[in-house]
Amino acid sequence: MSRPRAFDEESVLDNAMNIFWSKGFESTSVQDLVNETGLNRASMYASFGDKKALFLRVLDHYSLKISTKRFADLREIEDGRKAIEKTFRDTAKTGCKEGRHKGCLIVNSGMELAPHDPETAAIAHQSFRRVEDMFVAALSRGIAHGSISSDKNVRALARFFAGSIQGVQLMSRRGADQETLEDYTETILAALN
Amino acid sequence: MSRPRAFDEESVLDNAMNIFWSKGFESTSVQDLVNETGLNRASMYASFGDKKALFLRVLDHYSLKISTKRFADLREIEDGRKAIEKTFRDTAKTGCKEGRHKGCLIVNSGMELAPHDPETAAIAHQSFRRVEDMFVAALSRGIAHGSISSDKNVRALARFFAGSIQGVQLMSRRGADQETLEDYTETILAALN
DNA sequence: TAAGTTACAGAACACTCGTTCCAGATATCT
DNA sequence: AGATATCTGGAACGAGTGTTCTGTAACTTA
Repeated sequence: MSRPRAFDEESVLDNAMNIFWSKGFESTSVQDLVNETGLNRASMYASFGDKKALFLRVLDHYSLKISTKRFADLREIEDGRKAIEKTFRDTAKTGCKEGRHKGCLIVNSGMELAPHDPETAAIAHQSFRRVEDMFVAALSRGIAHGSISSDKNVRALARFFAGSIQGVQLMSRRGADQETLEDYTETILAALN
Repeated sequence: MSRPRAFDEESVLDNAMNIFWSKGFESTSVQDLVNETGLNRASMYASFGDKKALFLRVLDHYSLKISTKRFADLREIEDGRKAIEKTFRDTAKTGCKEGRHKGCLIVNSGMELAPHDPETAAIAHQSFRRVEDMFVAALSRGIAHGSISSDKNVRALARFFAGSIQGVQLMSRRGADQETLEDYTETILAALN
């Protein structure tokens, strides 16, 4: 009946995500999005609504595609202690790769927008809760496995790890040097002892 | 010889600081600054240069006025352990006060601008180092005082605390609830045991 | 009191912002 | 092939951006 779309929504979201991730919401112009996605302005507004709506779609996309992958080990590695250790070390290592300095899109967006934008605040809050719960599960597995002492306050420790991994992402966005980041993460992990 | 200024530079910087602190660099317009400071556009450009130059002046102002005060206890309380504990608990408590959600201007600015602006990156980096060194000093006092075990890696622990206090400020800007923030800070402080 | 210097007030600038609109191209279905 | 639907390219919009300019007011010094 009608002309089909000439673009792949997935790859448009990927490209849009990368700009927002790198520059933040306000500093990313619609022109930037047009240039980077190759998508026409009109098509963009027709398919995604305005800039803010596209941004929220991108946050969701990030959550499904990037966040899920970043925390795959945390969920899947059987020994909870190893799961937590690998998660932190990988996050720190990735954050140090030159030229990145992007941190986590949701953490960045929460810092930039949460105080004045309830929608973003809700997404950031919910994301934090999900991460917190993943740490709870990993800690429980570690205790069951015997690699983590059972006299820990699991909820408090999970909140500590959830907060701390945001800290790691904050520092890697700010461009902290590798040595500092390593000292930071290793001391975080010492909370498991 | 000439007409004297009708404004107080200190209070202009205070007001400008509060807007930048609340909204960030990009989201703060020159019009916002004019409205809030009461200062005329022309006077503003004559006295401070452009928006970016004013912003850098504001970062410096913040550093001298707010940051210094925030870390006064950390430097001054004789028992290093108590100094660290009070610093974290006060920061968490302040961050929870309703209506604030501002976090730390330098942390916020580092997140927003550091990846694309070397000047801000340098300021954020230097600020981190100063805080790190303050924690080194406090830890040393605590060890000398006997309230902190002497078998600690002081530098690594200082980096951990410096990173973690950024994490506290990040979470309070994002509007984390008090209970989460308390669990977070108390677990951080457990690193002193 | 008059001259000289500087701050002030606000209009005006060029530009970019997010958004909308419209003509034309391009595909599918009958 | 023809009708139809929707996507595409690009111009255009008004509002807002950071910045500059011009004329006037205000104060100090001679």
